[in-house]
Amino acid sequence: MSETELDLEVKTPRRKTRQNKIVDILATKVACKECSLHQLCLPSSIDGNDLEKLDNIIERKRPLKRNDHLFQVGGQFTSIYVVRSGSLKTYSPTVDGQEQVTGFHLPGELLGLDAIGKGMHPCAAKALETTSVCEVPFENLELLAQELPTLQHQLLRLMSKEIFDDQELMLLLGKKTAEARLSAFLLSISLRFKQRGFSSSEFYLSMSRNDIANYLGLAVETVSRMFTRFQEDGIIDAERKHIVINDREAMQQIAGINECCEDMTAEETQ
Amino acid sequence: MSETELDLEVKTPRRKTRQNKIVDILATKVACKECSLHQLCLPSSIDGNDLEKLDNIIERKRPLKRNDHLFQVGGQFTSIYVVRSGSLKTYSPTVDGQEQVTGFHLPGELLGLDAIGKGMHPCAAKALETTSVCEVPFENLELLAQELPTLQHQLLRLMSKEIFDDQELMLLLGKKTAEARLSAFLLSISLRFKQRGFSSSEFYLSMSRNDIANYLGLAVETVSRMFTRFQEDGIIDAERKHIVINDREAMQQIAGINECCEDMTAEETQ
DNA sequence: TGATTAAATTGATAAATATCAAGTTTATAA
DNA sequence: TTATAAACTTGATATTTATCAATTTAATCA
Repeated sequence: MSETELDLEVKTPRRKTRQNKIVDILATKVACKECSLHQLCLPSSIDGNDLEKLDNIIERKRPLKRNDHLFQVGGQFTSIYVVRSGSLKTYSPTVDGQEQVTGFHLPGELLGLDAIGKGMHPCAAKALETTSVCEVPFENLELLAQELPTLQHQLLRLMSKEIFDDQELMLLLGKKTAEARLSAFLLSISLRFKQRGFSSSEFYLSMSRNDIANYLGLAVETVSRMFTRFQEDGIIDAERKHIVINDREAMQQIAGINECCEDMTAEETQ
Repeated sequence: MSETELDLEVKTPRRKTRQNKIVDILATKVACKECSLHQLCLPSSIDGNDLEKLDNIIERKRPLKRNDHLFQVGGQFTSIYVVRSGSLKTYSPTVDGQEQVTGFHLPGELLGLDAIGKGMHPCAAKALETTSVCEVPFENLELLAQELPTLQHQLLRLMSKEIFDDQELMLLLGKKTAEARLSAFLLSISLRFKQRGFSSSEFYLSMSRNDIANYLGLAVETVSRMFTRFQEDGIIDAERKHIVINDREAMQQIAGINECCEDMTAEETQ
């Protein structure tokens, strides 16, 4: 029940009409130029005609249910994916049969870029909630990029951004204390919501505490305790997955984020 | 003294002639097709004529001395760089005026891919020893990629590999214990040497314990103790920067690396 | 709906790692 | 070369975090 609300909250920046149940099905017919996320994945300078060409190669898959896989480890790479709504996690298997969470993917973010090199997916992608994605067959994209310089440029830019983001996260994981990690994580999520036009001070986390802990290299109990501590200190309100950030500066202090870096990432969207 | 030997050891997979002192100066004149690393940065299917075009846009900088910067944080992005010989570290500044090491770069590896998106370098790059690099002006590269499909493809592949590698490192940093991190780190370095035709069981680390500790999110003392422990257990010999890996399986065990993943990365080169 | 399972929290204890403080070795420069 | 500085190592202690165990709360399903 509240999960459904969560979905809606996160799905579209502004929802004018009442499309609650059928929005996902309708979404499968929406073209690139109408996609509210298109400035995140397309060159802004691309013109109508070229946009149509791009639109033609994109397949809109039907929505994934929670825990459905978008792709599995070792699966053949054919396409990259853009999250339209919902969210996913990517993870790799480890020796002891555990999973190691490698990332979370919000609307407008790409998946599969790490698979181009080897032609197969080095990690699996699983939906954290009801999620819809666009599928972009890579061969077609490459061919199209060959004839559209701005598309080639945008592709390289997006891949660069992915590299940049990964390095940001390495900085995050390199941090020593548990509270610095969790704080940096929450600020990162907050920023990504902001870039998508959602509130940066109040949002729902679609991933479990377990996933967060795994991702941050901590024990679940530690993550839980940190949430409690942040609340006691009044810098956040957290009721399960619903998070309100009260004191962003305090969090930045804890995370050890320098304003320079923060400003840079704030202007990430174009 | 031994530093010079280190350089030579690492510099060329097979050195036929005695070029010891002048090798770096000579290197500045070597063309792409003669570069022993070219299969790492160029499409193997590129033909002689095209190779020349690529060769024309590449500038060979004169060698960096130890501690020289290749670029600084916030510096304007114009080119990507390929390490020809030597090595560098990249790092970002943190709030408290410290540096956070984000990566090490060995011969054949690229630098600057994370700067394309924003047009400026999010981290600084500093030579760990005498180091020479090729500079590839990005605008020219993009234009050339526009007319050479295989080059575009290779560029995308390389960027994908960078993303993949970063995620591998995130796995590394996500590991909980100090010994798992250090072991995974050494195995990663070992593998990268192997891919470049050097010994994977014996090599010199060009970075300090401090850099390693910083990179792995550990205290220097802890790293030092882990080196000692690994030696006591006989799985490595370490005399300062000179490392011999005696028991690779034990290290993989400690690092928690699954063979699957290891096999995959082993075939990374091409 | 209630029963069952999963997720999250909290507490107590053990283990790992950071920190502080020397001391040693190696590198650098006068 | 010797003097000085830097890098590395080692030990003792304090802090942090993981682990184990129990409980509470929320989610799922018959």
